[in-house]
Amino acid sequence: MSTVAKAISLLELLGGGAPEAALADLARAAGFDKATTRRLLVSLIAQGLVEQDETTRLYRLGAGLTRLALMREAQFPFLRMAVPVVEMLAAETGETVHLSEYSKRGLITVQVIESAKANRVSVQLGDVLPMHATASGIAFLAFAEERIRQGILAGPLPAFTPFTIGDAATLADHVAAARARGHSIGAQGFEEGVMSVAAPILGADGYSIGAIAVAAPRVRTQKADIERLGVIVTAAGREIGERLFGRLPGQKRA
Amino acid sequence: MSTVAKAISLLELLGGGAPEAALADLARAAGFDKATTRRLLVSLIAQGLVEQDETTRLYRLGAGLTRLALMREAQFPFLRMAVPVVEMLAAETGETVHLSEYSKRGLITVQVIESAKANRVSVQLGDVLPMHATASGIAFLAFAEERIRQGILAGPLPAFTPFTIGDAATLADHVAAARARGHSIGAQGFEEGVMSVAAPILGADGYSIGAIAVAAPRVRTQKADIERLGVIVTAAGREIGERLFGRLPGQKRA
DNA sequence: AATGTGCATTTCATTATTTGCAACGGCATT
DNA sequence: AATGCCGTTGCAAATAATGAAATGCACATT
Repeated sequence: MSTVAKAISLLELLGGGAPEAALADLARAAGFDKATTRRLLVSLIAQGLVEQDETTRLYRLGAGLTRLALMREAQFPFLRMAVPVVEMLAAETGETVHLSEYSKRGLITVQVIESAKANRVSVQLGDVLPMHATASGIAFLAFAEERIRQGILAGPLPAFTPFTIGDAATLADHVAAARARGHSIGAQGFEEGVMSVAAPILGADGYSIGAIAVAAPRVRTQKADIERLGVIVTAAGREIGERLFGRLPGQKRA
Repeated sequence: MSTVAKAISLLELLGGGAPEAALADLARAAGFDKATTRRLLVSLIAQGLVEQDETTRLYRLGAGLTRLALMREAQFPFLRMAVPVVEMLAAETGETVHLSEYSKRGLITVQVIESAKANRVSVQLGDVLPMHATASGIAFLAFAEERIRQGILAGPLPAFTPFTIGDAATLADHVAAARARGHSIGAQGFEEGVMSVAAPILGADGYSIGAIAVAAPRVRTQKADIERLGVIVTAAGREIGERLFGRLPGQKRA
């Protein structure tokens, strides 16, 4: 395990649990020696990615992370382009809408607008969605680079509910169906009682870079609703791609 | 130089220049060997902090950074609490307003609302503001922990304009005046022709954690304007602190 | 006040990772 | 065909990371 991997796993731990963590707890959770853990944290602090409370000695994520994320957004304005579309979709459907972006680890939820209804689906910002168990993931895979799709089909497919797709063949079928349809339909694969409809967001090269999804409680989703949502979600996904890269296919990021 | 410091310096380089960079350019800019640079990048890619274009082989910042920043925001909702106040202040003043957060390297600009006027001040999101040369920095220092203030006074004070405060004694005077007033007044210390008024945002322990500032072209700022702005900026800064930590002093982050 | 416990921090010899050189193969230009 | 540039890989040398143990600190208990 490389040193940078260790350092970043500490960031993940700091981000995952309580807002602040003690050295001993971090070391235990990460499986590193206390001394090692501390030296990694010191390095991260010097770079502004971690902060330490002067008095309690507790560690927390630092503002340097916000800075890096803002610099990225300045270079590739995914949120700036997508947010208005997500808002429109949320207003049009009245259900929870979430937006995600591809990362090595899965689809990262980068924006959520929750339905105003009492019975609604809740997704956490920053959550990583598994490719095989969510509508977003399947919509993504349907238009993803071959290499990525194969990687998921070949890898493990852990079950999150009794409805999670567990074998590669079925998953491949769902992906193919989503590709034909232009959007995917997720039925309780990640969370019970939740139906989702998702569409890919395509990059300049025509391959997926993310997904947009509408999620609603199962009780509120009739077949006709699903079909109606499918159409407008697909349009929303395409709209985001066009805002990001222009209407001309094959064009590169500015 | 620790390995993590090297890796993070690559992230800074990727964020600083063009949206995408080639290996050779990165290695040259960072001063690392080509092989070293590549291995660091591979580690960062495995963690999702960097992405590589499959065909062009160019590197760019990855979505994992957004994820970490979102997790931080979930733990410490600085933007969520501050943005409405910034918006109100922008509406009330009609000038550019920007919000910054303390980091080891300086004050990080985390939100900006630009004035609608044609002649307006422009600040970049993610920019790092020098403590000694900006109204925000001096407002921050006025209520910062003693150790941080001393560090700045002892350190170098590079000049950005002919108006930048260059010696520690003058800087200390300005900081003391800001402390007495509750807000700072910046006169072209960072950019010529720009006047700013800034107030600190105080943490649970009463020390600064950031700053909020109004920036306007010098031609539009009479003495009376400055005084008026000072009052409302100070109130905005206090409002943000209260939203974050509640009105009770000495209370810790949830 | 003294003792004990749990924590963060520092030290240092050992270990293992990181490093940089150099060589290779691909690709485009000359 | 030759040249130059780039990304990638192998390998011995150099350096940074490691973990056990010691130290110091603060707080709680006796």
